[in-house]
Amino acid sequence: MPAITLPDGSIRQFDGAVTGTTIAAAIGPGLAKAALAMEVDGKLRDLSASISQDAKLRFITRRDPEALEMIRHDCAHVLAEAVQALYPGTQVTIGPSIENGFYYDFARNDPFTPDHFAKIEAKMREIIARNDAFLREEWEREDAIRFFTEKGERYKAELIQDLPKSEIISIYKQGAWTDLCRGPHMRGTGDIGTAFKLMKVAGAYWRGDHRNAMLSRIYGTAWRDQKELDAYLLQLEEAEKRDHRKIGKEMGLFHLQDEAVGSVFWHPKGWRLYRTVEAYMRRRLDIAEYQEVKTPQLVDRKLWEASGHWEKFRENMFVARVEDEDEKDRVLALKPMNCPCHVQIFNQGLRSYRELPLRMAEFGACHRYEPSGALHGIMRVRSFVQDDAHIFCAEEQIADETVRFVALLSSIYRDFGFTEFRVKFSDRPARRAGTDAVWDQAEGALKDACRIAGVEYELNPGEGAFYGPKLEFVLRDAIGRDWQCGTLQVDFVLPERLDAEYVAEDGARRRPVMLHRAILGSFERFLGILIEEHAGRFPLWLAPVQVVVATIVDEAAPFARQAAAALQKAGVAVSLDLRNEKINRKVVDHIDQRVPVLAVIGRREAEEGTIVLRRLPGRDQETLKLADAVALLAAEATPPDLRG
RNA sequence: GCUGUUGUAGCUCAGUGGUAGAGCACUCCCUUGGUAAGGGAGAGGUCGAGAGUUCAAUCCUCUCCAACAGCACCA
Repeated sequence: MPAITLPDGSIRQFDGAVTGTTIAAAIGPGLAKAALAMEVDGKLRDLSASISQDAKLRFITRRDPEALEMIRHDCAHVLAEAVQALYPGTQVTIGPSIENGFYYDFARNDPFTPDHFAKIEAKMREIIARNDAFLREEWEREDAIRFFTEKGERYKAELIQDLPKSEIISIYKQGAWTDLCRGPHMRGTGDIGTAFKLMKVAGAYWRGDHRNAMLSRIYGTAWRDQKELDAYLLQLEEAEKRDHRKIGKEMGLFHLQDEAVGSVFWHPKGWRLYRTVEAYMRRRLDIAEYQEVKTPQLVDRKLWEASGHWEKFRENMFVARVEDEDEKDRVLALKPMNCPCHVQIFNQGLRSYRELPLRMAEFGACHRYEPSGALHGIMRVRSFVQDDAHIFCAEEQIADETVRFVALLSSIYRDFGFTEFRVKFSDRPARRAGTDAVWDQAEGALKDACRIAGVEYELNPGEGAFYGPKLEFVLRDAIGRDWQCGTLQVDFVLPERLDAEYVAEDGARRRPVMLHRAILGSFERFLGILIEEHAGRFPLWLAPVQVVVATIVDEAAPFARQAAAALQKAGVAVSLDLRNEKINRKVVDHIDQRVPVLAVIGRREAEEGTIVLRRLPGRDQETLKLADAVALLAAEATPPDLRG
């Protein structure tokens, strides 16, 4: 006699086991029509599942967030059925819902291409129109394995084989098509609706392991209705317009070319942006009591052997030799990291505990041979500059330094316009240096430090650096990809390997702990993110060209030159537009170039000693005396850390 | 690195088995115009690289390079 408690607190009694379908019908025809699935005591279930005991129940309708996920999951099933109907011999594997959609991985000799989409989508619409019910069955493990093996579905058979013994093997049928699936599903394929679209194909390794076969993955997106789908597609288009590669080209910030794959050619405007960020960082680091250093690019293999890089990191390093016969056995490598060089500076002379924590900073240019498929605009390159620093400290200083670091990073991110970022805690990787005891110590110290600093993080198992666990500070780009920017890593290994030590209060020699840390991560990546965050329309202090002085007639040119010179003297990044073009044209061009302020000078202004300021892309104008305009713009262009 | 797609003028893109086209940008001329593209003329490309098929290849085939999407990688 189950008593069903509904979200409004009302209770309904039933004689014996009931299904969600029955309950919904008992409540009313509207709900019976709208209910797609249900949540029983917090667990999502098929509407057709039966309930035999007292339970709290909530129906899932199309408006609930769970419904969107189910639409996508069900859509993946329909995709799989469609594909197998059209392309016999294709094996199914897995097909989950993901953010904004779903995918399905297929095993097939000839991978799918976008040319297949139209046909597959049409078949999917057929299946949805048929509105077959999703029927759940629970099978014996051996039966299921036999069934899929006989069908030639060896990936499915393998999945079942590897399911934990406690797992119930559930099978879902839609019409004649059968799949292994945990569920739950909506009532039938018709509940999916028609607001879906196949988006792209990609290779994906079976079980995410590059040693396994590559499957053919089809991505799709699915929504409640056409309006939502259209909105999503529009949002994608808008996001593409923010792409830093596109904006970098349009604004003339940088370029990339084949002769220097993975390295950035910074153009004058891009480099000005870079320098603005660098100068800002330098001021922040000075105040935070970092000491800036500069260390060599090319370093002998011997140091990389000692640090462990030669063993753990060699395939990512650029190695250099010279032609000279006497020197031919000498192997140098371009530094992929700055840490070993910083230890060399630390190791000059005898250090005292009084010098700790010693914060050594470097805008260090690093080279790493990244896999070709990993390169991405200026966000993932082979040559980049880190805002790197290593804090040499005693173990008991780790927490305090972490607190200070997180505060510094947060303040800096805020100044750049990033108010939200995520933190991941990456612990010991499979390929690592140092004993388990040392890793226990390092991970424990970092966790304690996070607790004290009040940092909330998500776990990212096995992704730490080879020498220590790390915190990753993650920012998101325009199309929703996550990028690690800041990082804080606790390292007990390198000081040991490179024999760093200091004299403690009691006169004994001790090993310092090294905290590897970066805030921007790399200038290249951070600037890429920054461009996308602002869509190239930077706050004034960051804009590479802050003001353009544009003339209306040639005779205004002398005063325009004078105005530009005054702005330049006041520290404003200004450029002149004296072209033989109408002012309309100049306005359009500078809006395109994302110039924040246009200063217009015509005959009248030249005579009166004024300029007209227009904030692009807006239309409002204000007329000011030149001196006032200069003072105003100079104040506005002041970096946030230098404001009064 | 793997799978798929793409590579034509500085940029964005069209196009064809018979050695290429548009718009914008660029150069020159006219125009001095008051806040979202003034007018005219001109110049510019071994169609990513190499090999093959063909009487003939930018187009078809193969290899390589690069970019893009995803996977894997990511200190």
